[in-house]
Amino acid sequence: MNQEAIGRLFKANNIKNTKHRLNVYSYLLSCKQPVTADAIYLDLVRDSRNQENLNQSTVYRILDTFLKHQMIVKTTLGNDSRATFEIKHHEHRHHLICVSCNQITPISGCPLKGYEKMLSETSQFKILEHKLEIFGVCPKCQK
Amino acid sequence: MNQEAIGRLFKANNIKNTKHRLNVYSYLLSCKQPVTADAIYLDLVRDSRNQENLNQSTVYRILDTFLKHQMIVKTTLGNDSRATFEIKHHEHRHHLICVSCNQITPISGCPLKGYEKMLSETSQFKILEHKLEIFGVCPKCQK
DNA sequence: ATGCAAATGCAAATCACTTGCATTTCATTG
DNA sequence: CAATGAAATGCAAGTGATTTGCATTTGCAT
Repeated sequence: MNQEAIGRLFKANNIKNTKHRLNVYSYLLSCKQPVTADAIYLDLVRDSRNQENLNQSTVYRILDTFLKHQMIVKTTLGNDSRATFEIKHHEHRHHLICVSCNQITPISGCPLKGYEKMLSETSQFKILEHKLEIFGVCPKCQK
Repeated sequence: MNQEAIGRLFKANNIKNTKHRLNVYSYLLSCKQPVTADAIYLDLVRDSRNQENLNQSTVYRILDTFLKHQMIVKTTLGNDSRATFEIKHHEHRHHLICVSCNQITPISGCPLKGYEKMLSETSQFKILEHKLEIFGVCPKCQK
């Protein structure tokens, strides 16, 4: 996804196309796993292309905006007190997290397809979504 | 579970039997859903039986002790930034969260029993645990 | 180019929790 | 049953993540 495409996405969501927003969105696109607001901030200020100053609050506000427009997903993983963010992909996914090296592996397929239907009948809740994370030790770390 | 039984539980875990610990543990026993440290604190100080002063840090420290001894479970639910705590039941549980009124309902049974075994074979991960939360609208809020 | 709402920078505030330290309490021992 | 020492608590200050108020800057529709 290039700069223009991102600009069009912003326009489609009716939010202004600013350089910080572009940088944050591009950065998120480049991430293969969820990242913290702090990581985004630090990597962007470190980045030479981004000479102009960027503020932590700006990052938080940008993430809030993206969230409001459902362009990204926010999660709190494991016992970490910080939230993590990632681009919202169409296909809904779960992750397998290695408790030793923190590597995150996406899992294909969702084991809860049939279950939610059943649950909505027994609980009378209208089920909207779910969050599932699985923790374990990856092959490398088992050695 | 009465006061003596709780006292025995403390002794079994080799921790001192103090009135605050007793109050916190009893309170958790009485809760049908996970509660925040703040809720525990506020309810206990409001409680007339608990004339003596109780401090927020004491609550946090007591919860830490219970956690260390695996007497309770800690989770961060939904988008709330606060952790919640509940008595550790033998059977592992998940929760159904109403996105409208935030009420939390425990679900009995876990839909991932067989799945994890399969996943450990296909992924080569050694699966340790998982976190599952389901979001929806409760019967009351649907009206 | 211009105007104005929206976005940003900065500093201070807030929220959930943690820590240091002086004091109190519990439970073992004499 | 009192003494004793370790563990628990109260209080106040500290921390880390996130939010907010407000003055200034920027994007974009005119």
